[in-house]
Amino acid sequence: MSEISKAYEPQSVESKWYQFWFDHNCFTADPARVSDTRPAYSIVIPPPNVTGVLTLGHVLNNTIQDILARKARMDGKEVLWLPGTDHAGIATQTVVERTLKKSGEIKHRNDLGREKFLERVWEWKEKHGGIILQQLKALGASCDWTRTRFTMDPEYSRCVTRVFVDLYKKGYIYRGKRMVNWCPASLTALSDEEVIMKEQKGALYYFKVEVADGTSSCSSRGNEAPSDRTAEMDQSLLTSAATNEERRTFGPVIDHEGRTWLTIATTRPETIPGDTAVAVNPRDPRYAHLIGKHILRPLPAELPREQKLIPIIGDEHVDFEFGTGVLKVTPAHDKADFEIGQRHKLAVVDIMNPDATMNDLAGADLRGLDRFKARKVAVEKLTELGTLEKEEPYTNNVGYSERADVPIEPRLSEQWFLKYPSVQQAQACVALGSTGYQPVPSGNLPDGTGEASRKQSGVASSSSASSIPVGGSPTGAGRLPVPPTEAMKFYPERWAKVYDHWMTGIQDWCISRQLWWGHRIPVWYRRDPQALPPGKHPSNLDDAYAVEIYCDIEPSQGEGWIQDPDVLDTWFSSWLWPFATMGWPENTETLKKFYPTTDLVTGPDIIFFWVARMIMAGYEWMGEMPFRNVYFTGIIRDKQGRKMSKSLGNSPDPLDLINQYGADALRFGIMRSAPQGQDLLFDEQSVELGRNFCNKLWNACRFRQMQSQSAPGVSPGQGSEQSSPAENSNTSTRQDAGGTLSGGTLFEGEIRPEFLTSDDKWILLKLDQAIREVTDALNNYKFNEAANALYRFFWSEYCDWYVEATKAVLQAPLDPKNPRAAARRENTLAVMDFVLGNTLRLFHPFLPFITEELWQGMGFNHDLPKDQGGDTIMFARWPKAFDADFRDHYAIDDCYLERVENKYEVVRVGRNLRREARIAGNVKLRFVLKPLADLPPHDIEVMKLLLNAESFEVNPEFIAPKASLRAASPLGELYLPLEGLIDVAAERTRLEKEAAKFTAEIEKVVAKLGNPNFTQKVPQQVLREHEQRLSDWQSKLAQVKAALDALAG
RNA sequence: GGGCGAUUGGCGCAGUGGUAGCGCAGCAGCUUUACACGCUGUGGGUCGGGGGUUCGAAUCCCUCAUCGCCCACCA
Repeated sequence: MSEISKAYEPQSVESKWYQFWFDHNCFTADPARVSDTRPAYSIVIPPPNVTGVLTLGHVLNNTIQDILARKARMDGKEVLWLPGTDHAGIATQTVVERTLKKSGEIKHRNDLGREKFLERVWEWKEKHGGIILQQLKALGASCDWTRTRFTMDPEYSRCVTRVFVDLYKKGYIYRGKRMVNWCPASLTALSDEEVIMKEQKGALYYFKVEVADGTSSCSSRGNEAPSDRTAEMDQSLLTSAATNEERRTFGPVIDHEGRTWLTIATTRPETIPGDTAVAVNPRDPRYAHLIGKHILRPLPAELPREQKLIPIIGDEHVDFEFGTGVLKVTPAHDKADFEIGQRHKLAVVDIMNPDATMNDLAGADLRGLDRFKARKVAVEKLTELGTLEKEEPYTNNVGYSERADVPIEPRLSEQWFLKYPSVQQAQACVALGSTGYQPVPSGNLPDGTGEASRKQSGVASSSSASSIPVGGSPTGAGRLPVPPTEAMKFYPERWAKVYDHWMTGIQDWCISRQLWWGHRIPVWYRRDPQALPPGKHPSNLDDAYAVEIYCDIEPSQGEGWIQDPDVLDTWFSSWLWPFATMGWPENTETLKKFYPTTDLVTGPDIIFFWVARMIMAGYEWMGEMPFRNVYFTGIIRDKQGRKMSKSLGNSPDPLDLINQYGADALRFGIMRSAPQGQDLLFDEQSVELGRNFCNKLWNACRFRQMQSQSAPGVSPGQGSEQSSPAENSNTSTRQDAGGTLSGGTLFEGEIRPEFLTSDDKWILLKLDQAIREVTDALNNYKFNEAANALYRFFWSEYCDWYVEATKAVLQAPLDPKNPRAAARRENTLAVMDFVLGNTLRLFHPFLPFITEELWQGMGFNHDLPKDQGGDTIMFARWPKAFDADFRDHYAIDDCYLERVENKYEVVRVGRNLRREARIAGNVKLRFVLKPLADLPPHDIEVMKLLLNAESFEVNPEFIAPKASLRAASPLGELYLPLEGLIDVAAERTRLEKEAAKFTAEIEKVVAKLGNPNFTQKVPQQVLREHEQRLSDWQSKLAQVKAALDALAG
């Protein structure tokens, strides 16, 4: 028999078994196997970016998915875990462009041109893409790799096109010139979700402008002067709030020359050249009378006076508590200002280039400058002009491009927008905590008067009919609310609220991106060549030139049609993931069997980006929710609570951790410390803990293995089992790996009830409890609870107590004349095998590699049907809690819990005595127990062993010599006779301390029991527990008092 | 401004009405024939403050404080 290494070496085990599973098609899902008796379980991976590398976040997320998938397989389900990657538009394009620039090949992607550049991205994708999928394999992810999908696969792309066309024809998609979030670094529009607000320290600049009676031609229409009534009302308003001294300091100021001046506060003085009005609140008595007049815009300074005139308008949007109560209105560069501009029909003057440098309209001073440089120059200019009044430090929130990490620029541009479909169904299907089901009103049609229909009716849209996709038609008004049984559940539940809130205030989605890498928008335009200025080839489409629009699945082949240059937002493809990966729009077997998917596991940070949109897409095209349960993980942070990030360098490489500790260790460490939905502060120590745990498991099995090898004359009946032909594939792999378990020496012998010790029954009860706890925890997605239950059961209960206790049986000398001893030994091994076999299965979802190694290495797979653990632990049956028959047959009763734990308590008390006497653990001692009742010889043997005692005497008549240590225990008084070696004073102090503690506990319980309110109202169960507790403490106190007396006497 | 989390021994965290737990770190001892990635023992917490409900509160309610996140956003 080859030696088993003392420590578990994951490196030599993991890749071997992954390959084994892969070769045996353990991961592949077959819809044909789905049946009433073999239910389907499915999960789609949140597709990582194709450029991505594995992070701890992925580890957490995918370990959970793997646990769910492996557990489902053991439950006998047909499991589909569908993997793949996302093309990640901006991220990938940026990475490739940067690489090409670095190599000096290009300065800009324009150097290559669209076609060539895309070729290079594909090349790069083929070469480097999907590294992360390889890394997931190292983690043990049991995905069906034969179904790996990519969001730009040809079939997938066809789905995206189909969906776009479908939505366009239904009127959900429209094109419009709107304020969008513009990223000046990536030179593309972004959706609202891609903008993150950051607090930024800047300044609030106060500058004054002169009021002038301008021409009335450009004044805004119909702003009446405030009536007397309003003026009065506002006067009172002002006085009531007039405690604010400062506000009085603002207001129109008339200088000695009789000119009126207004002061304006702004954070963006560089946009002054784009101002086309100043606004005041019409209810603001300070300014209302000025509405309709004009002011002189200070910049660009070189303009003639008449071109500087902009109107003073009244708009309710203006908050007269803020700043000076006068707002400069820059419709081209601020979302709110744009809306004001719309209301008052103001001119829109765009003073910036796409890269956020200032253009000619910004004037001579600012032209060509970057926006932040321009801000400084504008301030200098205002100072020069003598109009800057003050500058105060100011902190405000600025929108940043999530990806490029630069402030976004609100910008007016022509983009494609989507009015979300199936909003109400999607909103209604998520169970909202205790409030339960929210019925929905009737259907969700885009309103017929909206921009969408106007745009479309104005163009000669091709009428070629596209087939309507599978699934329900969303345009059917009055669709029924989703019945409660089909509610989707969020874990933790609180995310349902967040989801609901977002769905309530949902805004149209800007889906076009000015990028190359992505799904090209399936829209073609035919332009009127006459309308195009000579030499101009607009990169961005402009309504003025387009006369016809064609949108369909098949590209337009006609003369003069040009395809829209933009691509779609990455999430416009990701939101189809649950069904586009399964063969939609065909109604495939896969879709029929595996959709809706069972669980989705993802981070709450993409609840809007992805989860909400997938739910809407699910209803729109499948007529059904995409998942039954959504589990939101926490976010992994570093020890200081900061998010993991590349720039901080605080993100450990999971592959390093796997190499160092093993994938199982990483999985277990992470799972043990990640409570449901709470953020997780990562500490490498948790992985160390995982490794230690694997090692413990390894050695516990090694111990079992050694029993078969070491005991002479053992296993008369098992020889044949041992030599039973091992399965060919296993045998070879097993022998190849050095230092791993070898030889299927294990038999799972029959457990004979008549030979079960109390310890055996105790561990079986504990196993039963662990099975229930772990199963329960997993059913409720409480992975850390499951991991903790496993840890406690295996380490504390099985290893620390049970295995140690069995040594009383296993180390007993084997006497040929006493066959009973041998039978007891066999029986103990059979119990161990039973417990270990169950334990390995309970552990498998968490620790797939080591459990497979032990399962096959120790021969647990022998004699099992091939599809139920015979081939691999992956398909072994999930352990079931014991039923009544099992308990009856083995005479397992809950009373063994207390009985055995009392015995272990005596051991603890004895170990304490040893320490009190300061006697090293390796010195054999004589203990005496004065029992309260008769004790079985086995129990005595166990106590002796666990106390490392020279002898353990049970003597009801024992009269302790004066020089003894004594302590109370549940089974009677325990003595450590020390023949005059003890320090009487110290011992007295210790006993008095004990007595005080017991007395205090007794007082607490007595007080409770003495309270009639308590005894009358409390449940019987609790009352009995308290009474029991009282008598336990009293018994202990009596023993300690006796000890004190003996010491005195 | 609105919403949501968190606050428990030195550190990181479990624990949703019934004797405060785990891991790490600390201390003392141990080459006890599975494991030093181990074993045994041990110190350390009035569960953020205050109030309330209850026979009983870390746990339920109210309130305050601190930290964090999300949404909205006033130049």
